[in-house]
Formats: sequence, structure tokens, C-alpha cells
Amino acid sequence: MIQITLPDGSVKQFQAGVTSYEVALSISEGLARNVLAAVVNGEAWDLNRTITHDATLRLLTWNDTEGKDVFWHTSAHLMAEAIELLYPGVKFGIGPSIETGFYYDIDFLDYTISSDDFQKIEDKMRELVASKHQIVRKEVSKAEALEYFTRKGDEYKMELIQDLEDGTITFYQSGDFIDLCRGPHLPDVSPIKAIKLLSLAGAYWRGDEKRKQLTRIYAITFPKKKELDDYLLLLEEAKKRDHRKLGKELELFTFSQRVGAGLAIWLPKGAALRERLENFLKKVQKEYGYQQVICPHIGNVELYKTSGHYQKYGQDSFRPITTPQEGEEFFLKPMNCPHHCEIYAHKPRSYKDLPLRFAEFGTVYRYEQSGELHGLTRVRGFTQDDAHIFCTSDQLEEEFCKVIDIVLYIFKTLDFKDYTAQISLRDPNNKEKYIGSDENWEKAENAIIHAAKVRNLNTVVEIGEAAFYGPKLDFMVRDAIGRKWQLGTIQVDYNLPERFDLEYIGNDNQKYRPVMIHRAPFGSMERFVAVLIEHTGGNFPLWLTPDQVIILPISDKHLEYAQTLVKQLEKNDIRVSIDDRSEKTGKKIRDAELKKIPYMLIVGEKEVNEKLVSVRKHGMKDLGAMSVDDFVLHLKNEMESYLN
RNA sequence: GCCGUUGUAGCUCAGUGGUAGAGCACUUCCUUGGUAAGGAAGGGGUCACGAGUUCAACUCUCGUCAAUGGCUCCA
Repeated sequence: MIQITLPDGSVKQFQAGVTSYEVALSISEGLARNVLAAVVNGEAWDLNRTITHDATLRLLTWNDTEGKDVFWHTSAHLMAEAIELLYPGVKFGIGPSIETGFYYDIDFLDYTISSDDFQKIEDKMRELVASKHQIVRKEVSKAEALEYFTRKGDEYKMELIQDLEDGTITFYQSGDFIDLCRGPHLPDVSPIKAIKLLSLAGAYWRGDEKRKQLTRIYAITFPKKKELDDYLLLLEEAKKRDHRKLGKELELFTFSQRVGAGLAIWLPKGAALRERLENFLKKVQKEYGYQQVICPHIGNVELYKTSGHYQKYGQDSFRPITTPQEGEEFFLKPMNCPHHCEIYAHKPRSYKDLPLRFAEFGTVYRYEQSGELHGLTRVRGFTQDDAHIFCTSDQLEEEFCKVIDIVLYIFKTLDFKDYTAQISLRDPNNKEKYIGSDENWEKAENAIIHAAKVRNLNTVVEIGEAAFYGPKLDFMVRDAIGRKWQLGTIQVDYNLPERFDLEYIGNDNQKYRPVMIHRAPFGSMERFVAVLIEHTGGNFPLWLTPDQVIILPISDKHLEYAQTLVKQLEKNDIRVSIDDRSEKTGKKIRDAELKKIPYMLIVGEKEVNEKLVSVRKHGMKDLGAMSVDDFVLHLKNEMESYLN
């Protein structure tokens, strides 16, 4: 008999050689029906693998992330099997599960494949599901593995096997399809009830752009059809919220070939929205002791040689600008920090001056590969809500905490409720990628980790994701429909103060080196506005939205009254316009609803006579009549509650 | 940058080797209508750009640019 310890701490006795499935069955039939795989002694296992010694066991279902992984990973095999049957001879790269679904990279040789072929592949997959064949795990030696794929002529798998240790290699077979795989897998494919192939794209073999590009097919599967339907609805909703579509429809921003790819042009409504965001942050920053500064859009090449950016990114930047006679070289500003270092350096600083916090909505320009540009989220010119804090080592953690407070305040105000913080540390095995001393790196990393703990942030730690000059803390938010975005960033930097030879005089009259914090709570205005559009679906909070109120006169006779309303509302700083077209009220309402204007004031005979306005709220129909003063109060209350 | 897809009116999109269409938007006129589309007429396109094939190219071929889905990259 062996002892199996379950997650709740209970211990059960079984015959040696019991399978995880049998354990599940002993607990309940329902669990046995839903269980997908198991974690045995911390390692993911197939359900039908026999357990021969005492072990801890966790059973995985669709409700576990790891359960979904197994489900999708098996689905990837299923898709490959279907594709091999339809396109004999194709070669397979890798086919992992991803956050939502899975993909398989395939060398289709001379076959041409397009999304028109998806139906055919899905049908074949369904056929295979119906056949319910088992998935069989088999341990093979490296030589056997190599021999199989040599015979099959799949050099991608052979390459993968070359990198594996002999004795750790397993094959999984379903039907006639055999794949190299660590596993685990479902015992058979029958739980895969809903299948959808999603998209097709090129992907380099092993992510190396010098190597062959394979065809990647993205797909997703579910145990229930309903779940697939829900997922497809979510994709549709995401499409509706796409900031590129809404940005165009709501006239917030545009792009022009003549201006250049990746260079956003802000239209009046978008510019006004952005300006309000900036003013909001400026006000917060003022309370936190920041000072606004302004720097030019270009800087002498020497500035970036001093900062180190030239050595690191010079080749990946826009080419330098040169003066015609003197031959001086300037770079378009890719970062604000070197300029801000010069602001720090312009006069001697005392420890009494610190911390110094210089803030700037600084527009920077970075060369991005043409294929990488995407709406407002990946552009070649963008404005960072940047600031640099210069402080003493002792002040570092407190300053870091204050920045976290600003970020959290912004998230709260803009209704981002679900966020995590990613702490990016350097890769200790790859130190040559980074600049700066070990001692400074350790100090900085500890300060971040501790600050995050003090502020009780929900954190994940990523090794090797640090910037080349220091560790950082990035905020990831989930929007209203559950997608993840990276927004604000806070970065500690011991490097630039060194390179710019920044110093302050301590109370002992000795010179010391300040520490620098880079931070951008929004990240960039472009990116943040994009995320805000998708988060709100274009229904911005009242205080931010470009048009707050539109007055809809029933007929021309009520225009005059409408104009007096405009004056009253504008006196209260409310952004208001009149729809004075000779259209029917229904039409005016429809248009205002489509423009997502929060409040419509319908005024006709009754309102003129009684000095009232009939209020209709976007998406909420008629709210009834009230006096103008009451309406103004109503708006102010709504804006107040957002800002407190 | 690489691979795939796409590019027709301000927007959304039909369309064909024989000289260009719809709906919305816009202009004018009629209509003055009470909570999601009143009616009529009209203007508007070098069919992304440049070459080539052809008697003839928006359509076919090649190239360029841009957008887009991925990959690689991201201070």
C-alpha cells in the first residue's frame, strides 16, 4: 500500500500502481468525469500513469490554469494529427498551449494554406474526437527518438531532440500520429468538444529571424460549446472596443501616410482628452512635490554618448540630424532622462535639496520596425508622462513608495480595478547585458522588492526582464473585458547619475552620488489613451470625455432657449453643444447616442415654458425633466465622485 | 526588418479585362417633427502609388508605400 496526500492534507491508502484517475474516481464520479491531468509530487502527470510510491497528488480540471494547459496542449496534438492526415509529409515545429488556446508551427512545404482551409481542418479534428482513440505515452531513448524522426524526415523535431537529455524523452501517440512531447496529455481526445481555428501567421523557427519561417496556426478549444461561443463573443466585443476603430469614429486621432507611419496626429477632441489627463496628473504631481521642466526634442550626440544610450541603441535609432555648416550631430530625443540629468547638474546640489523631482510630458522618438507599428500602442513618436526623481539612497524606498501611491491613485480614479505589479530583475547568469556594479544592482532590487511589499502589491517577479541600467517595477492592468495591458513603470537607476557624474554635498560637506528613479504612471499618453478607450469602450468618465452634453431642440422654435442653456452650462465649465440641424428628435438622439455623448438635453415647448431641461443619459433613456441648476449639480456630483 | 492578408467616395463595403456602384456622411430644397434613422435632389473617386502585359487595366504581372494578423525587437 502507498499513501497519497491530497491538497487538503488528507491522506489516502492505495495499492501501489494506482493511477491518478483511479484516485479521482475514489473521491467522486463527478471529479473523475472532469479531471484532465494530475500533479504528482509537483510534476504534471498523465492521469493513467501509475503511481508506485507515496506521493502528493493534485488533480487538475478545466478550472485550473494547468488543467487548461493540458487540455490545449492535447488539442495542439489533435490539430497536428488532423493536419498530417490532410497534408501528408508536412513537418512540425512546436505546438504549445498559450494563455488563451494553443498554436502549432508547421512547415507546410509546397502546400498553400489559408484561413479558408480552417473548416476542413476543424472537421477532421472533430472526426478524430469522435473516434475517441487513446493517447499513449511512451518513453524512448534519444537514439530511438532520433531514428523515428530521421525516418519521418522531420528535421525540426530532430533538432529539438538533439537538445534533450537521453532518458528524459517521451513520445505521445494518438492514432497514427506520434509527437515528441514532455506531456502530460488527456487520456483521450473526447473531452475536446468545441474547436475553433483562429488565425494564421508566419513564425520563425525557434524565434530566430535568420531561420526558416514556419506557418503558425492559432486555435482554441473548449470542453463545452457554450464556452467557445462566449469566447467568440468576447473577441467580437474586443473588436468593437478596438481603439483604432473608436479613435476614428470618435474623432480622437488619426494617421496620415504623408505625416508618416507610426506618427499619431491628435484631432481636437483627442487632444482635449489628452490634455485633461495631463492636467490631472500635473495636479497630482504638484501635490507630491514635482516640478515641471521643459526640454527640446533633439539633443547633441554627446549627450547620448554620456548617457550610454548611443552605444546601446545608436544603431536602432533614427539617423542623426546634422547641421549643414558645423557638421554637429543631433539625435531625436529617445529618452528624457539625459536632459533631466543636465537639469540636475546645472548647479551644485545640497542634501537639503533632495529629493528633486523633475517632471515633463516629454515627446520622444524611437525607431520601430515597420511591421511592429500598431495603432497608438506602438508608435514612433510618443509622449511620456515622465519624471525623474533624484534622491539619496536613504530616501529611495520612500520615494519609490510615493510613486506607487501616484500610480494606484490614477488606477483608482480611472477605474482600473484589476492590476498586478511585475518586478523585473536582472538575469544573474547574464550580467554582461547590464551596466552598473553588483552592489548597486542589489541595493536597487532590494529597494523595489521591499517597497512593493510595503505597499502590499500583488507582484510577480521576472528574472532577466530588467532594463540594462536598472531593475524596474511595471504595472499590468486588466481592462473591462479581461485583457492585460502594461501601463505605468517605475525604474531605479544607479547608472545615469554615475555617467553624468551627478553629486550632492552631504551634511558632512562630502560629495555623494544621488540615486535616480525614472517613472511614468501612464507610460505614454498614446498608449494610455489607447488602453483607456478599450477599457471604457469609448464611454469615458464625464470629467474626461470630449463632449459632455448636447442640447437637442425639438424644433427651430426652441433654438433660442437652447442657446441660453449653452451659456449657462459653459459658465459652469461644462462642454456643451447644440444639434441645430432640422432633423427629427429621434434622429438627433440616435446620432448623439452613437457619438457616446454622456448627456442629451431635449428641449421643446414644455421645457421652454417651465424653464426646464429633459435629461437623457447615454445608454439609459429618459431620466425626466429638471431645472438647469439641478442638472449642473448632478454633473458636478458625478465628476466629484470620480475625482475623490 | 521577415512571412501572410488587404488597399475602390469622408466612413463601411459591393463590383467587373471594355472607362465605377450602394448605404451612411456632406450640400441644397421640402419638412418643425417629443426620446435610436422624415422625404427629395445634388456634389464627391487618377479604383494607394509607379512600371509592365494588352487594342483596352480598377481588374492580370512586378515593384514601392501604407494598413493589418503574427514573428523578431522594444531605452
